Amino acid sequence: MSEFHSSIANDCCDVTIIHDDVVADVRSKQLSQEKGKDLALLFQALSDPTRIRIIHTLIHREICVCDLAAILEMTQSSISHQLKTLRTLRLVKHRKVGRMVYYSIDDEHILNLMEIGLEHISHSK
Amino acid sequence: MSEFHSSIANDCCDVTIIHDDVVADVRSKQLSQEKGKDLALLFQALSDPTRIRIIHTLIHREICVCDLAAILEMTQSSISHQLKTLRTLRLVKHRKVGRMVYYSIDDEHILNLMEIGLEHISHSK
DNA sequence: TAAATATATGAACATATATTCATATATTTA
DNA sequence: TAAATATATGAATATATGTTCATATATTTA
Repeated sequence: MSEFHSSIANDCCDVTIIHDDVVADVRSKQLSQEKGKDLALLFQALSDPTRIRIIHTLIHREICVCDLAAILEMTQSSISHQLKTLRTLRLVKHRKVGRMVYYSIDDEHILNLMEIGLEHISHSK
Repeated sequence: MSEFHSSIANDCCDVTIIHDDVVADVRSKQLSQEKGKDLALLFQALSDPTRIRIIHTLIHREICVCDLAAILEMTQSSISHQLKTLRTLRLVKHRKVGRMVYYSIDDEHILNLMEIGLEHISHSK
């Protein structure tokens, strides 16, 4: 890694590059903008306490909307809105039985994310 | 699991409980409000494309602020603000060398989260 | 068929947040 | 010591988002 300041100005903004070799190397391994957005969207789905509690609750079993609202002590409307977000991002799936709708976790990755996240917050309090 | 509608009104809101046994059971295993908030905060740190790209870049090696800005083609100010967010939530750590500051991933959990997240988005496109 | 009921959803509002701009701070170099 | 420079940060602004309220939709039951 070069220790010299190369002072090469970037052509798109006012940034000064300190280590050209590092910048060139890392740039070639860059995450595409699209994947960055998709990944951010996934984590964004988990970035709200209500949605986290919904998902954590669904880990135990599939649950209908109105039981979820009771468990979380929130309005049915609010839960429905959040479920729509989670559904859109494929974190939960639903099964309709009569006029009731049962929700459950869509994907084992979500379970892993929750587990690791819980580990992280208990280790870094 | 009872199939009968018990119509027990919750005392705090307008919610109707459909399956009391399910509600009672799951309620006892509930994530605390505090842990829900902490977990949401962790994922919130990963919920922005810029922060995702910063973290993904830092996976390769420690990098100084100004190289990061060049790599991501964003202003130094914007990168600094986002690094502060990531620092506050203990996702990255920093090391000062002269007037430069090198950032790196703070915790292996973050690597795991990124890996699993990337798996998820490639499987659920 | 009418009433009841489980869920979904649009609009509105309040709050949160990402970037920009200007500038402060800290360190090095001339 | 003065100038240059790497980073940090407060304020402002535009945009995104969570909840509420009202209401629509779909299904069951009387």
